[in-house]
Amino acid sequence: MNDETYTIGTLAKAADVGVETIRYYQRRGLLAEPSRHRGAYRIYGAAELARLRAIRHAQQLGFSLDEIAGLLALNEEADRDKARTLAQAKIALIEARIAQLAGMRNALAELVDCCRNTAAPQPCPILKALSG
Amino acid sequence: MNDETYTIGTLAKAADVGVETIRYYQRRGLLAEPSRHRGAYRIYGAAELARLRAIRHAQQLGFSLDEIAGLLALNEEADRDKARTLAQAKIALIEARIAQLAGMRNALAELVDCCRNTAAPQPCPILKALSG
DNA sequence: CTAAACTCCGTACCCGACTACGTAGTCAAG
DNA sequence: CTTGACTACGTAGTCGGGTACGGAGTTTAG
Repeated sequence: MNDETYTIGTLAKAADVGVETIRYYQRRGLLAEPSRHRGAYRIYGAAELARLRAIRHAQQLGFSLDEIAGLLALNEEADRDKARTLAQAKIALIEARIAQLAGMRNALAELVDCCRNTAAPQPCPILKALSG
Repeated sequence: MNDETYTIGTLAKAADVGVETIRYYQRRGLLAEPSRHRGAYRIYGAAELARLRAIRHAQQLGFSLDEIAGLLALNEEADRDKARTLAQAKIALIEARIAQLAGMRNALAELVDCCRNTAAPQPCPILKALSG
């Protein structure tokens, strides 16, 4: 085994994922079924390693595995508009989620402030906000 | 049945949750088992409705059902510090998540900008960033 | 040659918060 | 008194992204 081919275990180490994850990606259709050594063990090359890293990268950008499958099926030259549209839609979703989280944070921060500015015989504003 | 008591169905409507959700909350210990009409149907009052609304409110603030169970077990006067500590910890988690999402959004926005500033024969920067 | 390490496969399980299903029992209106 | 809506219960399924298990076959190092 030279440094251009991998078994599932060495590929998993190289891409920093689990062996089961690679099998899972194959079941999901994210990774093509590779050739086999005498019909038994899977053999991978540099292309599969790059693809695994691409999947991880896209995940960090916020795409789901289904979306990644779609993205990786696009042509780098012909499908520029599609890719940009998908990325922009994802940005909008991320921003909506950020706005929602910011609202939660502000509401909580206000309750905490309020709690700090009142003293013991009065009920805690945080708990009171929930029950009343 | 006057307007102070509910069956599980009318309570569900009043709190805008599903019937199964109420049974689920009882299994989870978030809602006490109510008394029964002749040992069969559950009977609820205004207190249960308030508690259901409190649970939904706390969920909107970002707490999990386990955390809500803890919060609702606190005493409004004696446990102010505990409640404030929990709220502050939740704020920290929310802010961390916001920061992570902001990073994703910025990375994606940069790729989209880059894609818009180059033309067709070159590969799409978004797709290229994934595969290479 | 043997023992350890690796790989094969299918299936089941994990998280959280529900939601759905099926079969029986119960209740209110007409 | 019947019919239809509601309720009871336990169990299983949903979503996404994996992780774990177990028994068999394969490969590699010593």
